Amino acid sequence: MAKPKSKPKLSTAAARLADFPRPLTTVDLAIFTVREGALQVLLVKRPDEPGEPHPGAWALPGGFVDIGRDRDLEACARRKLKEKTSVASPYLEQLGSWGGKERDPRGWSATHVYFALIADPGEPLAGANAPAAAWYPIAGEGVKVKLAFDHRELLAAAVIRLRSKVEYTSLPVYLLPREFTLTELQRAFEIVLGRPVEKSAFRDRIKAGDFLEEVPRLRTGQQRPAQLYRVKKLGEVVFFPRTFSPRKE
Amino acid sequence: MAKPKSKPKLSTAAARLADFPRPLTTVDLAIFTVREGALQVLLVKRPDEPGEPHPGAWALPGGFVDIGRDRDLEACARRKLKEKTSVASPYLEQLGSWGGKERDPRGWSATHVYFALIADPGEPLAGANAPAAAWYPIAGEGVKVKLAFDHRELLAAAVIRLRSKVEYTSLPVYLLPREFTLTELQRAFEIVLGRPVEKSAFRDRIKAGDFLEEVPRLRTGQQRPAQLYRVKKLGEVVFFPRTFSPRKE
DNA sequence: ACAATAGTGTCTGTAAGACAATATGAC
DNA sequence: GTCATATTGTCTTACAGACACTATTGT
Repeated sequence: MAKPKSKPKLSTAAARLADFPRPLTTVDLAIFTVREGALQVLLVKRPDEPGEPHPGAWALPGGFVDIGRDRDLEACARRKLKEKTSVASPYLEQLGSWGGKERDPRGWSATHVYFALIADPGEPLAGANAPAAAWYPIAGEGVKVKLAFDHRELLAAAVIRLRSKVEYTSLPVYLLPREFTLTELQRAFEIVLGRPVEKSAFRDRIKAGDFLEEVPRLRTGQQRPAQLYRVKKLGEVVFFPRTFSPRKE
Repeated sequence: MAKPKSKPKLSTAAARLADFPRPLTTVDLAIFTVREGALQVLLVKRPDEPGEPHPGAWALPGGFVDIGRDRDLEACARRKLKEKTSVASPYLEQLGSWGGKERDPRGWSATHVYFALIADPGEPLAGANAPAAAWYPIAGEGVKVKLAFDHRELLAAAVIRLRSKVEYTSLPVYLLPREFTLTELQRAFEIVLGRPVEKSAFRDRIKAGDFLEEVPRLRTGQQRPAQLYRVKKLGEVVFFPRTFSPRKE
């Protein structure tokens, strides 16, 4: 077992490590829900303090990774989600990462972006020391307000990914409360996709997916009551064998 | 507009920035090709020097982001791809990022993982000062050798993503040389998916996708010559309306 | 002619698209 | 009963799965 690794130069690993200045590292979140008949995303106002980039601008919630508190990236994302919504999301997925010289005036930075789906929690809880937060409806692939950093791009990617996955997965169940009717679920699909969905095909598809169970309760209103359902296993996502409407185009 | 954020402490932006030690930041690559009838991935040997983690172990090619040279993460990935293969990949996609306290003994680290598809370039070019590199066939969701860091997990994610996308996209064209026959393309699909694909359905699907064009040349052999094709627009990826074989399971 | 692979055709099954029909509770 | 919505059914279409058939070259 010869170990011919005798290089008494300064090219040790430690020396080479020091050669690489480290980028700033953050985690950002695109938190979606369905509110008031629209797909909406949670935004926070950037602090208005000296030295802060984009003071007062709206941005995706997020912030620096705290290597003392965050065991890993997902834990960091969950922590920030909790801070912003006080709600544990049943669905959290990594979207990707964006990094570069230009995206933050404070220097080369990389952000790890997650997207979460939650049931409408009502007005954004102005958490204890949380900054101002608000729900914004998605229009096209973004929101009407200008966003800080490259968050317009991050949000667009999140919206595209969400729409794309909704074509062939059961994701929208996590935009609704624990219990819902099939019609409400269909509405959630339609709201995200931005187009109507065939009722009969929709129901066949959901039933075939076999991821919902009836709860012994009905939603009553001015008309025939509807069966309430809920997902069997929280967090589960079912893939459908085809996308919705491969129509001509 | 009351702004009760009067905390004349050292909580300026600059001070807060300093509060966050920065994680190590790297980019890793899963570079796939089809060689010798198998899906293979390019691995490199970790340096055998003192202080280097996992000396001599196989790993995905990658390394630290160089914030002086790399304009952004993708540029960094392309640079490393070029260094390892001297080949410009027609297909490079971000897979995701992994970060945490435990994955690198040198400290809290985050890696941005890309995967690339290239045509078989032959034996890995032992680049000038490049470390030893080798193609390893994929078995299951990984390779037979032990990998450094959490690269086993990263590779598994890459393989899963590749297989999944091959079910409903034209990705395998980028595992082949510029020109190929439909049978060769079908073989590439089968090799990645690990199961046979119906010839007739396959050809219908490819033709319907309309992303290939005939080149005025035939592949000759011991039998009936076959038409050669190539992708119309390099880098283009077509999504099929259904996945392959939604068979019973 | 024969081997071997290229390429096409035919039949079937599944699930979506379109749209109609029926069911049920509030009033 | 009427209204409004829930739920089911019927018919058509698109495309994959299975498998057979035809085409074209080298030998």
